[in-house]
Amino acid sequence: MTDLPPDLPARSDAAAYDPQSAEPRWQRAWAERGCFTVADVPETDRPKYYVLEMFPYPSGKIHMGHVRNYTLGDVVARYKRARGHVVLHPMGWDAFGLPAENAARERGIHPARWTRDNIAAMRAELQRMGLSIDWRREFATCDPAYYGQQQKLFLDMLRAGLAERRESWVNWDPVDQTVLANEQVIDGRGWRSGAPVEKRSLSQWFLSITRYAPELLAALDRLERWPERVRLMQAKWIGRSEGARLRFRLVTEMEGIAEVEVYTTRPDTLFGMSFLAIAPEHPLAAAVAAGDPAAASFIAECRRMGTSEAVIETAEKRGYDTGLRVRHPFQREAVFPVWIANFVLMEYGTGAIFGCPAHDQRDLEFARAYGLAVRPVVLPPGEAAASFTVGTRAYDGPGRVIQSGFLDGLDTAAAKARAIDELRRLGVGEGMVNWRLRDWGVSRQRYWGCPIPVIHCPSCGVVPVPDADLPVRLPDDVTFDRPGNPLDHHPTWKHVRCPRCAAPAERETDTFDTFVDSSWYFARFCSPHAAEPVAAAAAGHWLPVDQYIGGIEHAILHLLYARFFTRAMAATGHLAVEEPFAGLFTQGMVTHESYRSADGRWLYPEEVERLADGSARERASGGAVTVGRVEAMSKSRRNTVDPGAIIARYGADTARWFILSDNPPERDMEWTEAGVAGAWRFTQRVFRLVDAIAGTAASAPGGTRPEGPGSEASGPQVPDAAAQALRRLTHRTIVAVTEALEGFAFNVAVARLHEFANALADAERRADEPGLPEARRDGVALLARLIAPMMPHLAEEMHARLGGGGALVAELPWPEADPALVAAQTVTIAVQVMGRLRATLALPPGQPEAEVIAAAEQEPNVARMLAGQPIRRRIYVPDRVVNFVIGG
RNA sequence: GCCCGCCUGGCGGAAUGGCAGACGCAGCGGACUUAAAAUCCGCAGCCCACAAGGCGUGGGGGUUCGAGUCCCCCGGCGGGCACCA
Repeated sequence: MTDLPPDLPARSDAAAYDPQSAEPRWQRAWAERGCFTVADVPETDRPKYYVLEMFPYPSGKIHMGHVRNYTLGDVVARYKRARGHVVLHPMGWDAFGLPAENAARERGIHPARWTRDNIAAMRAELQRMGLSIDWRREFATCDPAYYGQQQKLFLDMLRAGLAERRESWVNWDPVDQTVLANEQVIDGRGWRSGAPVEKRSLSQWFLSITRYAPELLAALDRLERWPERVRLMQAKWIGRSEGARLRFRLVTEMEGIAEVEVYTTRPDTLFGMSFLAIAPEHPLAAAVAAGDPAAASFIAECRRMGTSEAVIETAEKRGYDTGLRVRHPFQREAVFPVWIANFVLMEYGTGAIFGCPAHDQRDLEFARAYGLAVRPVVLPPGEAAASFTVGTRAYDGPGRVIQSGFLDGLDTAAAKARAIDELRRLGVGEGMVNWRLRDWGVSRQRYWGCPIPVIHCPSCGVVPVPDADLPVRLPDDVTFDRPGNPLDHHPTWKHVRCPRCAAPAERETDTFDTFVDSSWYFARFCSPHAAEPVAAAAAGHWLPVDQYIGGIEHAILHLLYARFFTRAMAATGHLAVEEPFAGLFTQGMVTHESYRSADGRWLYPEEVERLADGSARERASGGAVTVGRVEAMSKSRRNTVDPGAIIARYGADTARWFILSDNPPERDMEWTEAGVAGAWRFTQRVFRLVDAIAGTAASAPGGTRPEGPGSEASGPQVPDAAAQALRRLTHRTIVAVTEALEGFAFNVAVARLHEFANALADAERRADEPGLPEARRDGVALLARLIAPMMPHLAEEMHARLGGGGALVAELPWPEADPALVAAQTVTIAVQVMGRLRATLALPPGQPEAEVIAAAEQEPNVARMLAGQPIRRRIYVPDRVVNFVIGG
């Protein structure tokens, strides 16, 4: 019997609150009253507030991460609304992407159908959560109405010179016939096909994000409501560095190449050079390879190495001596070998470096491997030139320059400047700022994405699709029975006439990276049905987003792309703001214990039963279960909890409450059965507070006042002391919850509301004290309103039962605290001797210092400690602490 | 390797430089019940039989009348980035 899973407590108590009937009822009430709908341009002088959570990919089911994300956003939205803001809180779908194509390939479902079904299912789940969303604004990025406007944006960017087509190296999967992102290449093989990945040069579309690199970096300082670490990650990603660009002249030309350009941040170490190294993809390497099979095979080997982290990490430094020599810019007579090296990146700087082994660790390892010279030219502070040597560790810190001709004696900073001056004087180089950030390649060889709206004409070249022909729609009749891009295989779709010369031409068959779709959706939400990408008046009113909430995993790419897009849209006249997100909050993950059966199968939490002794066993078989680590919920470990099942069992409010109460929202939270159960108990407990009042009011209208003795509490005897104390707590709770919500300290707000509910329940048992029933009734009414951002349905139910007066809580302003009631009536002053607590004093606030100190000295414990000791100092912090410093 | 963050009872956590551990979870005791569930009341950092006291916020040092909080060093855990020239 006791082995049965615990049933819903509600079933055993007829009077209990039933969220399954109440929650949908209030959701309908909000919808009917249009509580959460706002105009594109509201006619009001109330301040605007735009709350946005990162929109979901429609995978088919919401997960706990969504529940957390949207609960956090909804608390903010409901709170801000109550504080008098007109709140924009929309929802949409990041609906393009590979999983839909995979479903098509594996199960024969059309991507559009699969996506639409998933959206319908997830919309229902989100609506069941009771989110205060303006659903009239909903759209999916796979709507032609959305992606058509995106095509318009792209064409404007193309015209503005912000988009261009160029060759670039990509990871090519020869079996799937598609480009792979770096993270899709595992040990040099395609993640799906397992085929060895090749580096190929393809013609791709790029957006010129690098043009905004300085601005994207500088503006980070002004994003004060962004987490510091996100700004830091972006700054590092953008990667500004200062150095010099210089050209090394080849002793003998090679296929018309006479010099090699190098970027360095250490021009001060130029005299420590011992070789020059170029990337395997460098044009000079190709020129060498043309006449040198050994070089060609070395380059091919590097290419096979792939770009995956594991390979790079374990790869030793390897190189190939081309036999070519370059001259040193400062020492005409000195020549150095040119190597092709596997650790030089074509994508960074100029694809070539000068090697200074004494002061760069990689160069040192390379030099040791191939017996190249190691010449120290920077002397660390405190070292003597005669004795300083470099062993296995390069010295890359600052110091004094030695063995460097005209740079001798300068410190490294001065030497950098001096070296750059000299390079410029000689006409072989100059100072240069370099950026790590690369332009954004947006071409994907996929079907389920936004078509890139251009036409390739044999005679006119790249021709934009005319505005009148937008949107370029995806064809529905595609097949997924062979590898490669279905758009490319389609019998007719790509064959069109050139808009310029009417000759037969071909559509671009690549589609956009889905990061493009999510780079401007926040702007589209302001005017989701506009005939242009964004309506100026609406965007002008709502943007920037005041509070954006999402996962840290988007700290770099999505947020940086959106920041870039905002600027590019401003440059093309679509937007007038600089930054899309004024405030950013990054939530932690939802985690859960993981379970394994004796034979090593992963088990879902609902298949496992925890026993009182802390062990666990399988429900079905009774078999032993190993409880594993608490980690991020993932399908592969089966440590997931289905929000739909939780809501069906406990209701949305309980799920919301638990998710908010567990810990601060920026940290990872652990989902536990005991935790939700506790939240469920609280939900019921709060409801019973109302129930008790309804009963009291009916049986004793106006409240009887028996003449019983007042509180036996010490202090001045006030007849209604208990009622007054409850009223003071009520108003202090308003202040505390308000502060907690403002600071995203939702777990603290929950704690304060727990305390308040405890006090109200306590008051229930003392109904005969004067004024207490009234104070309790007022308190419960306020509890409903304070709880509303977190548990909106329960709040409405309570409010209505207390005689809500026709208004919904969702329509009420946030409660105001009465300052007179908030002010403390007594304060507890800590009395310390030598900084250690010896007593406390309960006094009215604001007592004169002398009296407080005198009272403190009277305390027996204090008096004993002070006896026979000279008092050196008496520290007094008003209403807080007294500290006696004693002894000689 | 570099950068960032974190470390407080059995657990999640709270605490403008001023009573450490609020609140919750788990636990223990009691009431109610034939019994259980639910509910309600109470206990609860460690040492000490009680009191008094002592020890306690990863470890060590420092600043201060007073440090979980500020500074320095060390350790552990987590995250991000990475042949970036």
